[in-house]
Amino acid sequence: MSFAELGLIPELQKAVADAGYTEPTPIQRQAIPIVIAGHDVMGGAQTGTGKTAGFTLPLLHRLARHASTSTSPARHQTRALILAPTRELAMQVYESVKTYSKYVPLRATCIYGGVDMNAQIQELRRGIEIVIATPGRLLDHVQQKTINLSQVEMLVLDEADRMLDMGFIPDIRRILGLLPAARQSLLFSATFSDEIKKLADQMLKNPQLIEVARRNMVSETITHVVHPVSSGMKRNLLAHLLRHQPDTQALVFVDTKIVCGRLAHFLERHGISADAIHGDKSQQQRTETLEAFKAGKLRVLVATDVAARGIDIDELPYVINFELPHTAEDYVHRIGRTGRAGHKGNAVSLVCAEEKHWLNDIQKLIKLEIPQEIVPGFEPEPEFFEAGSRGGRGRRGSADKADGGRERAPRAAQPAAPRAERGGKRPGRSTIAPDGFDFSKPYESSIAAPAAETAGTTAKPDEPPRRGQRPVAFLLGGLGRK
DNA sequence: AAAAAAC
Repeated sequence: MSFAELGLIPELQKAVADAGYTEPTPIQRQAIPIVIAGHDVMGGAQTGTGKTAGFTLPLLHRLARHASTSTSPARHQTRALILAPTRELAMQVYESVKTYSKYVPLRATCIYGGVDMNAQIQELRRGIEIVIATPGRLLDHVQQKTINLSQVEMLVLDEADRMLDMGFIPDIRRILGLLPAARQSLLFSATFSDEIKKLADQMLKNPQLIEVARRNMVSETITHVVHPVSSGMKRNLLAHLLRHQPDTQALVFVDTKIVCGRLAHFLERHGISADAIHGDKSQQQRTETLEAFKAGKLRVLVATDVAARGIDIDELPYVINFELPHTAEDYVHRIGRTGRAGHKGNAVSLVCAEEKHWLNDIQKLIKLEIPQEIVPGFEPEPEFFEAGSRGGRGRRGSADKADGGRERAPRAAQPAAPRAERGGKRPGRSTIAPDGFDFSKPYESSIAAPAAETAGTTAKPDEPPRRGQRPVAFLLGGLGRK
C-alpha cells in the first residue's frame, strides 16, 4: 500500500516522499480516502499513529483539487480551519501542513495567543487558505474583523476531548456559528465521552467512524514501571535515575507550575541540563524550550500537562511522571509522548503513598498491572504498603475531615520527618550514592530555590499532593464523573 | 487537582 494508491495528487505524494515516508499508517489508510471523498469524520486515533498527516494530506488534496478546477473568486480566502487546544499543538499541525503543502499553491498560517497580534494580521491580509488556530485568539481576530470565516469549506477539530476539558466548548460553538453550514467537518478525539458524542452530533453530518486503536489503549511498545518512593525523596531519585541513563532525553511531568519550575532548576543545579515548560512562561520561552528539547540541546524537559497531549518528539525514550496524574486519562496522554511511531518507550512513574489511589485508577483504565520496583536507597514510606490496593485512601480521607485540621496533620509529618532525619539516617551507608549524588545534604537545603524564585510563592515544591476528596467518584469508577 | 486558553 502506497500513498499513490490512496489517490493523493502527485504534488502531495512528492512532498510525502521528500519527508521520507513510504507507507501510510493504518489511520492514514482509513482516513485519507474517506476525507478525499468528502465525508465528515469522527476519528478516534491514539497519538503517534500519524493522525495529523491523516487529515492534513487529504485536506490539502481537496483544497488543491478544488482550486485547480475552478476560477474561484474565493482565492486566498480562508478555506480550511483547523482548531487545536494548545499553542504548541497548533504549531505542530502548522508544521505538518507546511511540510506537505510545499508543491501546492496554498498558504497556511498559525494563529494563537501570547504573541503579537499585528504580525498575524499582516499575515492574514496576504490571503491565507489554511488557518490553524487556538480558539481564543481566533475569536479575537473575528471580533476585530481581521479574519473572515464565511468561505470555510473544511473544519478540523483536533483533540476535541482536550478542548472539552479546557472549557473551550462555548468558543467552539461560537466559531461553528460563523462557518458555512455546507462544509466538511472532521473531529478527532482520544476518548468518546457523551459530551463528545453530543458535540459530534451537532457538527458532523453522517460521519464515518475511524477508530484505529481501541480507545484509551496505550502503545504496546511502551514499558511501564512504578518506583515506590517517599515524596520527600522524589527529586533525588529522579536525579539518580537520570544519571544512570546519561545519554537519553526525558520528558518529566509534574502537576503544578511551581513544582515544574523548581524541579527544572533543581536538576540544572545538579548538573543535568533541564528546562521547564508551563502556561506561565512566555510564549517565546515555551517555543524556544520545546525547540531546544526537540533539537536535543536540552536533556530534560520538565512540563505540566500543557505538554501532555499531542506533542510529538521524535523517538523520545522516556516519559517520567514525577507526580502521578490525578486522572487515568491524563496518564495515557502523558505517556503517549513516548513509544510513538513503533519506537520503544519507557513510562516511569515515581509514586508515593498518597498517590496509590490514582495508580489503581490508571491500572484499571489501561488494563495493565504496572510492575513496581523499589530503587535501593529510595524506599517508600511504610504506608505505601498498607491497606492493600486502596492505599488507605478512605481511612485518611475521613481522618482528615474528622479532625477538621485542613488535612495538615498527616502532611506535616511527611516533610518534617525526612528533613530532620536525612542527614543522620544514612550513616550506615555511604552518603555519596554510586552516581555521585550527595545525599548527605539535608533535603531542604539541597533543594532550596534561589531567593528570586522563591519570592512571592508560598507552596512547597515537594509537598505531597493534596488528597482528593472524591469518595463518590471512586465508587462510580469511570461511569461518569465530571 | 491543576492545567490550558484572549486581551
